[in-house]
Amino acid sequence: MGVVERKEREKLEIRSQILEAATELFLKEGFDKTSMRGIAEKIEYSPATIYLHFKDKNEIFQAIHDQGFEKFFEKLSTASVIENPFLRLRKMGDLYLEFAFDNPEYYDLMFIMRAPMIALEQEGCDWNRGFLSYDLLKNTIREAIEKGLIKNIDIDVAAVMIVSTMHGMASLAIRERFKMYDKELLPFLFKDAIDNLMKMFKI
Amino acid sequence: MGVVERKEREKLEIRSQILEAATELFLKEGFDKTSMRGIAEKIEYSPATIYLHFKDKNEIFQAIHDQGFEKFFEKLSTASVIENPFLRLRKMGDLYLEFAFDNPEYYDLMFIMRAPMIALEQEGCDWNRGFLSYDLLKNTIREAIEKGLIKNIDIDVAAVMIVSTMHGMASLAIRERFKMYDKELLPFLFKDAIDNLMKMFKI
DNA sequence: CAAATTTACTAAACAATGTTTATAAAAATT
DNA sequence: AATTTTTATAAACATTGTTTAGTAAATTTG
Repeated sequence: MGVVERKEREKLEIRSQILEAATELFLKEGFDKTSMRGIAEKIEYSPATIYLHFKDKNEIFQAIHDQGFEKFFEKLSTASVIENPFLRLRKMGDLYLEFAFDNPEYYDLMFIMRAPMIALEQEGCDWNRGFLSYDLLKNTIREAIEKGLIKNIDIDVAAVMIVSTMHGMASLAIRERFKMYDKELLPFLFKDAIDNLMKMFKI
Repeated sequence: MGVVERKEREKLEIRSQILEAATELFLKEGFDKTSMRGIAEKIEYSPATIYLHFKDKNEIFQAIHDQGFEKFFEKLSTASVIENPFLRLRKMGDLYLEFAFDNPEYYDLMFIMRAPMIALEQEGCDWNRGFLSYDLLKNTIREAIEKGLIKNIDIDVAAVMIVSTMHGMASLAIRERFKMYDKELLPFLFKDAIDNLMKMFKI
């Protein structure tokens, strides 16, 4: 009798309900303002029920963290249609900032916040998409070097430079540390910064 | 009679006691784990007393935020002894990361956390040291360009590139997003990244 | 100096949080 | 039909930041 299978299905159903509610609240209100009670109310269960499916609040947001990386990886992957690895690299820069500013809460969770990382310390965590995205970058750099399109520098150093620049711009903007510039000016500055960085890598 | 003067002095004394206790707890435990009750206990006053001197928790940490920028500006300023603006710029890069990794909690408060910014939105906030540090960077870039040491690119774009790279490295490391590299390897990668960036700016 | 007033301080309460526990209801198995 | 297992929750706990109402002390006034 498929009773255990059905129960498993039901359990998974509630789990995804929790995740859905948590994601919706989180994207609207942010991490801190998303409470366990709020999530519980949204799915019409008691708060205690959530703890039957997730160890704690951080574990829920670790799951959302993973979802974010899936979206992120998908977005970066759209650049793969571009044959020229140099132009592809340039496009990935745009896509990166696009993701960051279109999904600032996701970006926050994925690259800035400390909270979900605590859960991520434990075993069984899914760093897959994160590593995959980083590999995407490194492989593109490698290809560009091999084809003689950019200078022959250490791939990891180049990757660190690019990722740091991108994250620096995104996170400083999201966390409002670019007060010295008008908000409307920032996108243009960022575009020029990426252009310049790319030009500097060019042979 | 100097009674109002004395009272003012006493008020300022308590204020700095609060700040001192808050700073100590904060640097040891971080923002979230530093509670108003904890601060109150340390200075042997009731929690309510703190609210006679600060509007809320964020306002306390805005003050610490300012202290941090003072330390930061002081540190960056030590590079001023270097005549050559290119070498000075290079030194400032090292000093930046040194500050970040020697004072990760300060760095967090100053450049990553959202909390103290809320208080900083209001009028009367001291963005001075922050802007001063940024000016220090921009002036050094300007000088290097004028002396023909680095390429003639827009100063703001160059500043954004440099600051973003530095903050990217610092914040990704502090918030543990460089899991793909050994912790011992990171400093070397960062050094190479700064070297490369500087080389790229060079004429 | 005594009375009135202002200031300084705090105990207690409030509202909200994440999380745990003891218990009841429901479902499945025997 | 009785027993066991699963599922869900109400209520409690321990914290948090913050507010309020009331008291004690210091200062000013008459």
